[in-house]
Amino acid sequence: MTSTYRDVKSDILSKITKGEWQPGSLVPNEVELAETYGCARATVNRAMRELADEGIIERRRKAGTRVRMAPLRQARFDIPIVRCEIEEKGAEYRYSLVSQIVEDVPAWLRGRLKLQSGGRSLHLVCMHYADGDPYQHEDRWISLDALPDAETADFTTTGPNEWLVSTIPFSDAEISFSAALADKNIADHLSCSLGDPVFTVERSTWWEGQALTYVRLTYRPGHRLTTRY
Amino acid sequence: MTSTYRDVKSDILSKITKGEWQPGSLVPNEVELAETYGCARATVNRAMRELADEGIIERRRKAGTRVRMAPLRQARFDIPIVRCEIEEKGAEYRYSLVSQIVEDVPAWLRGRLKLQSGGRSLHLVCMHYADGDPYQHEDRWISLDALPDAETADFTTTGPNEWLVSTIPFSDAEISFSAALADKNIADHLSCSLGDPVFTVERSTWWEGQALTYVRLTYRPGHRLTTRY
DNA sequence: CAGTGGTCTAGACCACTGA
DNA sequence: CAGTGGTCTAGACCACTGT
Repeated sequence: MTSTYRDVKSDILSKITKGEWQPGSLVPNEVELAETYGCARATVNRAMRELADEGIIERRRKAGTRVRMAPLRQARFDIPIVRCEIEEKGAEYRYSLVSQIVEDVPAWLRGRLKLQSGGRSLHLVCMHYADGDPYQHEDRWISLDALPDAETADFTTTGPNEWLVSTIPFSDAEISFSAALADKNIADHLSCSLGDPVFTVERSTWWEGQALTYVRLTYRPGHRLTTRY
Repeated sequence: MTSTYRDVKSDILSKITKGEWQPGSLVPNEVELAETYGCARATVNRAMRELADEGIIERRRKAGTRVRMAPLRQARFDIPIVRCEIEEKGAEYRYSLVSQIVEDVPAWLRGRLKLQSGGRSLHLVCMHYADGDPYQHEDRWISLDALPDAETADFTTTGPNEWLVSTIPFSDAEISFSAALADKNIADHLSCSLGDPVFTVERSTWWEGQALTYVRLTYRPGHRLTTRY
C-alpha cells in the first residue's frame, strides 16, 4: 500500500511508456496521485520533479502536469580525465610533453575565450598513450594572466589537465565536439595518415568570468564517444 | 536567517569553488548544516542531494559527505529533432526521402542491435535541408518485426524520426558520436567533397528489450555539437 | 553498534498563472 | 480569484556501513 517515490516514479513512467497516458495529456494533480498511491504529497512531488528534470513531463503551476509532446531527449556524457579513461580500459597510461612555450594569446583564441585584450599564455602540446599507442593529442593554452603559477609548474611528467584540476577544481566550461582531418602534425603524433578523420573535443574554461584555459583534444582515428539514455 | 535549499546549495558550492572546503575533505553532516543555516534537515538534504547528483560531492552513509577528489565532470546534450534544430536557427526546414526499400537486417546491424536472428527491415535514406542547403543525411533501418506499421507508413513528406517519436514516444537508446570521411554517396548528398571530415551520430533504440531502429546521421562538414556545464 | 544519509509524513504557506 | 506546483518544517524511522 505505502509507495516509495521510486515506486510512484516508475509506475507513472510505465503508464507513459505503455501509452496509457498519451503525450500532451494532463496528468492527475499531486493530491490525487498521493491518494491513489496512498502516500504523502511530498513523495509524489519528488517522483514528478525527477520526471520533469529528465524531460519526460512538463509542469506548470495552476496549469498542471502534462506528458511532453516531443519527449525531450538528453544524453549525459562523463568528461573523463584521459589517464582514467585509458586505465579503465585496462591499458597502461603514458604521458609525454611535446612542447612548451610562452606566447601571446592568438587572435582566434581571444574570440573563443571572449577576451577583449590579448595577454601572455602558456602553449603546451602533449601526447597521451594507451599501452604505448598514441591515444590523444592535446593542444592547450593556459592564460598566464589568470594562472601565473602555470609558468613555473612542471609539465614534463604530469599533464596540464591534472595540474589544472588540482589547482582550479571547479569552473565553468564550454565543450564542443566536431570532426576534423588529421594534418601533417597530428598524423605524425597519432601515427595515422594525413587526411584521416579524427574526433576532436574543444573545451574552454572560465572561473568567475575570467578565462583560464582552452584545450583541443584530438583522438586517434576510430574513437567513439558513447552513452545510453 | 531562514535559508532556502537554493541558498544552502549555492553557499556550499561557493565554499567549495573558493577552496574553503578542499577536495577530499569531509563536509559537516546534515544536522550541523541545518543548525548553521537555520533550516530543517530536509532542506539541507535537498541541497546536498542535488550537489551529489551533479558530481560535486560524494555521500555515503555513516562515512559522511566529502568534496569529490577529481570533480566528476559531466556534460548534458539535448538530442534535438532535426526539424527543431534547424528551425531554432531561424532557417527553413525541408525534408526529402531519397530511397525506401525493404531488406533483411544486414549482419553488421544485427551486432549493433544485439539481435540473435535477422529479420525484415525497412531501410530509409533521407535528407534534411536548412534554407535549401544540405544539413543532415539520415540512413535509417526500422525493424519490421518490431514495428510492422512502418511498412505502410508514408515517409515521403515527413521523416521517419517524427513518425517514430509519435509511435513510440519513449524508449531506451544508445548514442555514439564519431568522425568519418565523406564517401562518394555522402559527398553527393551533402554537396561536399569526397574525403571531407564529417561528424556522425549513431543511435540504436530499443523498447522493452526489443530492437526498434538504428540510425546513422551524418552532418555537413563543419558541424559542431556544443554545450556548457 | 552507532553515526550518517535516505526517505516518508502531515501539515503549512507561498508563488505563480490560467480562467 | 482559485487551483496547481514549489518549498519548508519537525519529527520519525529505516538502511547502510565504518569502526
